[in-house]
Amino acid sequence: MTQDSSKKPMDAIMALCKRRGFIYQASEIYGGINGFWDYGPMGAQLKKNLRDAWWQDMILRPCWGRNGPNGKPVRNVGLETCIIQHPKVWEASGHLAGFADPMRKCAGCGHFVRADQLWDTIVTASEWFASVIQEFDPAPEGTQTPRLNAERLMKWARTKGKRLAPNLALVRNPEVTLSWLVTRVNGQPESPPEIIEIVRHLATEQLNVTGLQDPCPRCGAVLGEPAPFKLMFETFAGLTQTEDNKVYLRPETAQGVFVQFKNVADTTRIKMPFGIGNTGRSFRNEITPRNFTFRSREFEQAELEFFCHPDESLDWYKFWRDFRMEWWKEIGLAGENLILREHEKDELSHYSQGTSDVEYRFPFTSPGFGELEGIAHRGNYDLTQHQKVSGAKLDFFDTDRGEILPNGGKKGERYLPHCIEPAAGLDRGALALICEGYTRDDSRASPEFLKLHPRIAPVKAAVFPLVAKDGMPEVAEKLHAELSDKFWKLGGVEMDEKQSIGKRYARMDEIGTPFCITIDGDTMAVQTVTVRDRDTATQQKVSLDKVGAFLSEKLGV
RNA sequence: GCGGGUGUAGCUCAGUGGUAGAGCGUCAGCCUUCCAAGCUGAAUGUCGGGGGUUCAAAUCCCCUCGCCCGCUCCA
Repeated sequence: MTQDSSKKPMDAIMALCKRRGFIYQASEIYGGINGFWDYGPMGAQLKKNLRDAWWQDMILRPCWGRNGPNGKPVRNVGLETCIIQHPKVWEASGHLAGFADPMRKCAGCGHFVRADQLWDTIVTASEWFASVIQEFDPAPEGTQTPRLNAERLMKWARTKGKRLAPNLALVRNPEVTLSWLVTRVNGQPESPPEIIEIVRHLATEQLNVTGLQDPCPRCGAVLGEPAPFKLMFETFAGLTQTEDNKVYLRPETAQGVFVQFKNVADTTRIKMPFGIGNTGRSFRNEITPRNFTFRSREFEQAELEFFCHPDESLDWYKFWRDFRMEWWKEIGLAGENLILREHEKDELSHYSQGTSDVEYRFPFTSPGFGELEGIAHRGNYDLTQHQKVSGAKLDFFDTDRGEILPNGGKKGERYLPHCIEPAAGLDRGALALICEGYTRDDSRASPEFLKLHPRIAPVKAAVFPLVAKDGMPEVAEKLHAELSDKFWKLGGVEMDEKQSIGKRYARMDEIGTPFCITIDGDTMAVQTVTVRDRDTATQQKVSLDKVGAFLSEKLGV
């Protein structure tokens, strides 16, 4: 039973991350830079362990060697693609269009509105619009447009309007604003204004100077001109910073995989179904980077694009969804703070037959959850798009399918594979593991500690001489050398003889070291050491010459 | 982007116009036979940054940056 993460103070977790070298603010001595974080020595190792665990369990030995829904071992290969791709990649994927919606900024309250959804938003979601529309008299028989009632509008402007739409022209200067509107209505009785035109009038004070204006759905102030809202980072490949040389930092690693799908299929003898995994940095100009490292502008993803025959795709989708959930549990997020959430139909992309999120209840999202990984059924959307935009043929000739030929072989089938995409956020994963592991127990001598899974812990073990005399440091030194030789590839093995034993335990508890090995009087007499367990603070005796084997077993190697 | 809060040592924070502090941590020495123990000593500050007011600014004013919370946004 894990502790509810909402009870964990985020401040204390952030302080520990800084204090013990897990996470630092990027460019801190310059005042920091919004949306960017660095990892200290402990954090770098933790994140590497997480990335390695993913690579091992997804690429080197997919799904711990278990079979997929087709009854055969899961086959995945690795790939490493560039952060900067040909600009057309983002055109094909839809990011260029989708990431650059024209937005209009409100001059009054700073609110951003999507230009193409402005009127929809005003009619359905604007509080002041909902209020002011009631001040019109009902539309006369046979017409759509409600009738203007200047008196009621004037009253609204002086009462409710002041509260709901303080920056609306009608509220700021009702006489002038209304006079323009009345002039319009009376001037062209044969074509009464539609509702949109009326509302634009309400937002316009100096019609002859500015023309009709559009109001902010929130405060009524005049909206600025539509401007592209760029969520992709741009830079230039080439010395001249011209439009021709403009390139983008990738907002996701997946597209690199789709673009190289054909090469991988053609050059590795791998057979359908199979996955291609890619880890690496991605960049998004988040509107509001917040919540520590949760929403960073530079972040790392671990994505698998799993390709299969369309007929099998739903089975694979379910398989990956369930396995990824199991995987996060295995490395330490077992408990109520982790959920698998299947997207509702209306949340799905038009091409998707299913998407699930693995979500963690972070202290700062609690009682809600934040996304750790999304598992999406992408159909053949991406390959279709790249095929269309690049002109390359990306379909796959599957020799395991088709009718059986007289010679016993199969005829084969050509198709555009479907893709299941489990896409994990490594920084979010690292943060979740730290939050989940963070524990405070005031009854302990070392109240704060990180319950990290041994596979994830940056330091695997520490060796202490109980006291720095009587030959203990020498024995400890020797044991430390032996254990380092054996386990250095997994992470640190530390040795510490300074200060009291309690402080040394406490330090190791805070960085989540699962085992501390103490050389004591018994070591000198009967060749045993004391192994202390981080989570329970209990101790057990182990033979000096069995410590390596003991740790091997505990660390699962 | 708006609103609220906040920023002083590695961490937590005190310091409201007059010599920059405490606790913890860190480091060194002594002591110490299992849990941040004790003793002695030491190091560590652009008081987030810039400008202004003042004889004098961590403190007052303006601008700016970061972080946290609530909105908003989240392809």
